[in-house]
Amino acid sequence: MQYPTQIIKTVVNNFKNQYPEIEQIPAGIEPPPETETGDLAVALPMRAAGALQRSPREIATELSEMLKQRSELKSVEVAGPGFVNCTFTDSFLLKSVAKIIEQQTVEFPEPGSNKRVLIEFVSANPTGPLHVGHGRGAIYGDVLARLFEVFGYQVEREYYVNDGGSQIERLAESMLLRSRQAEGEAVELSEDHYRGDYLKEIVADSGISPGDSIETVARRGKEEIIAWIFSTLERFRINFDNTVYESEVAPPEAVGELVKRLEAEGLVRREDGATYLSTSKLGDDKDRVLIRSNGEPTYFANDLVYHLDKYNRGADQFIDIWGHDHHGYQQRLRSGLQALGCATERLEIELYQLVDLYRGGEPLQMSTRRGEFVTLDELIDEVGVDAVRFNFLTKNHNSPLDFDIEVATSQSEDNPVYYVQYAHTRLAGILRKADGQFDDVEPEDSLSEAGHRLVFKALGFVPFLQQTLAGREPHRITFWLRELARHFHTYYTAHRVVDPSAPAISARRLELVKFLKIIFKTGLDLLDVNAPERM
RNA sequence: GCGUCCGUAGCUCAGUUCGGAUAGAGCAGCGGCCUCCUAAGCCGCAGGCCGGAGGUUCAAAUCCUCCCGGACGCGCCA
Repeated sequence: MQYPTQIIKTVVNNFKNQYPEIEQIPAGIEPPPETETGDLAVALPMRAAGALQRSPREIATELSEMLKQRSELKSVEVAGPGFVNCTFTDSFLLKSVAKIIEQQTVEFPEPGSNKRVLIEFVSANPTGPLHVGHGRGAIYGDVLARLFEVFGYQVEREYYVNDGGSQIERLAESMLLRSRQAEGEAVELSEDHYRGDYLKEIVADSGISPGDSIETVARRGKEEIIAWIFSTLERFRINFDNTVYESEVAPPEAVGELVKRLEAEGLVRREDGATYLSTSKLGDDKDRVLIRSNGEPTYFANDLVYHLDKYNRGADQFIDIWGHDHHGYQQRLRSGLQALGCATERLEIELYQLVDLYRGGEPLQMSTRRGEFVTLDELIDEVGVDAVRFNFLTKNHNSPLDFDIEVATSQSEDNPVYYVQYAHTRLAGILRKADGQFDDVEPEDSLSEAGHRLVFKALGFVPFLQQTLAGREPHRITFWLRELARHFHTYYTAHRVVDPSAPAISARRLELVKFLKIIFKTGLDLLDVNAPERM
């Protein structure tokens, strides 16, 4: 199936092929301003004027002659300084609509053709519950994964559990102190401990007593918290294909082998009893410690082993999704992987900015260590899964997100997610009302101007999603759905669909309704937000 | 100091990849619209030196340089 944008693009490319000097210039296919009547505008003539040494309008006229050959186009006009405005015929749009209704689904091209993509995200440390910031990264990763999937990629979602290192020791110490407190002993947790109340419950529930060994307590604590994290994620409709434990993938002997391998490359040096990788030779600011002077491997060393494991398992593309506070770590990891001979161009690191939480305008400081945070569970309790998923994608992932809990809950009635869901509900309501009574009526074969605009907008969904995937910007989906919902709500107010006195028009409009319902459902599915039949 | 990101309407933000026509939404404000498929909706009004200054060009919120303001990072933490 050919979407409208693709048809214009094909012609413009044919045009460009006649003139090698403009082959590299982007076509500039975009929506015209609303005051213009066209579906799409082409800005190429103005961009090409310099290279072709001709006036933009002259080029535009030549291009418009080529576009006029296409039977799908009703009108092609040169406008303004050298735009070409194109409008599609109703019959072409309606043919696409009929096809989608017949298939009951939107057709996606499959540029992925089963290429394998491994997306690692969330990967929160098992020292406390997920907080709101983790939720943002979780949604970003999950919807990005869904986008890859619809375009034919084979996606694996992976969670890396950092269940080693000093943080786990500190977790166990914190739990032991809590268990002593529970028995009435007057001991205090220090700055370095995890001081959230949740540890009291975990200690009580898992029967930890002061006499237990640190290893036992660490194991019990990790298990409890990991289970908790995954149950929260499941509530949030996020499931992983792989869970990789640092303790399993990066045992001491694996780190030893890693060091040997890097030593053979001549990239290892020792200083003050520590083992360094010479990452500064590979673009990093300075060399990085692999093995500390106390013999313990660093997080970095383990992480290299883990990434090496990923490469060994194989994928065409690896995507790591990190909080922006880790941005300074990127170069270190890339340099390390380069030292190991990994194809670093296959690794993509996407950073998301953290969430600043407010309650009634007052900022809330978040720290797992101090135990001050709003958990993702609490947020879901207050706001609901659909609203949280949707709202976390109402801002570009590399801008910080201000989230005011009071506003989010108090405004729950005019939350953007309901605006979109309501559009779907209205569509469902119309179909209930019609109840098949126009099924045998031949629909009118033309569209009103408003209907034309609405259909054209909706047919742009798949090409739009392709751009969204290419830019790794799933948040655009929520904006696009709001726009389509706005177009539809306007249309709905002005056009009565079910009208027994005008059966041909009703039949035509019902086709539009069926079509739009599929588009909304597809979009909401992509976000894994409910598409309700009634609200 | 160096690095990454952000700065657009009173507030929260799209738009910056890939430069296009008069810069868009939502919320808050003001005024209208339900004998009719759900008013969780629609229509209208008002609201802008796109942080600032230069530069590139037919054209800059978008590209380049510098500056100002904010967040984060720069460990033998993870």
